[in-house]
Amino acid sequence: MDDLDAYVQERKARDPAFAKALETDLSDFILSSELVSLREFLQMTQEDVAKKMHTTKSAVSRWEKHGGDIRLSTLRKLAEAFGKKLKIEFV
Amino acid sequence: MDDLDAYVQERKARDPAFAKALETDLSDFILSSELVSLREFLQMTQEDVAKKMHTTKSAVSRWEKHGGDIRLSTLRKLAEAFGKKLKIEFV
DNA sequence: TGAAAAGTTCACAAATATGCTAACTTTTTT
DNA sequence: AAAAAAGTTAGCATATTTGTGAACTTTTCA
Repeated sequence: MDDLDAYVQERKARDPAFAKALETDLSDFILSSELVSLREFLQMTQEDVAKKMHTTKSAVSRWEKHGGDIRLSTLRKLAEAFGKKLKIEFV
Repeated sequence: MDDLDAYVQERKARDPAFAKALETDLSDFILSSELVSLREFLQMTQEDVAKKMHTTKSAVSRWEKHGGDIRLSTLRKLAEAFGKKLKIEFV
């Protein structure tokens, strides 16, 4: 087992979302983690985001952790809470 | 009334989606019309798209005409049916 | 012009996201 | 170490999207 295998093995044990992502589509995982890093970069708490979206921190946590599916309108509200615009492309 | 006003006036009468878009957010409208032009550019029928997505042409028509809200997973399936990848950015 | 293909609309059932609250765990701060 | 803040999870109610088939309208084409 080489280094990469070892890393994957270790991270799968540590990070359930990562483990799941390996089995399915990566995109949800990527989106979720992007939400987290953008929020942290902006130094906002989940509650900060929630208030701007007129919802609760539970919901924000859910989008960040359990990604899954999400509506475009929700994604737009998230973007707005971050002071950004949502850009969508078929590429 | 100048030329632009005249055009808007005329198109509002002709195109309900356009009329509605003027009152609200443009993004849904833009997405819908993009779906149409991309599909037509690829010379696909709604049924072609539907089959690739394992759904019906009714659904495709609905996304194209009544835009409204749509799930990310649906958007991904649409992209895939077009042979494209969905790209999402906060910009 | 008439038939076939393509697109639209409707109505209903089913699946699923979201809103919300409360309890809980983890992290940060004092 | 204790308190406060931040984040997570679960469960339920509600709202909304999606699947689907049928009837209908519009467009295309022979």
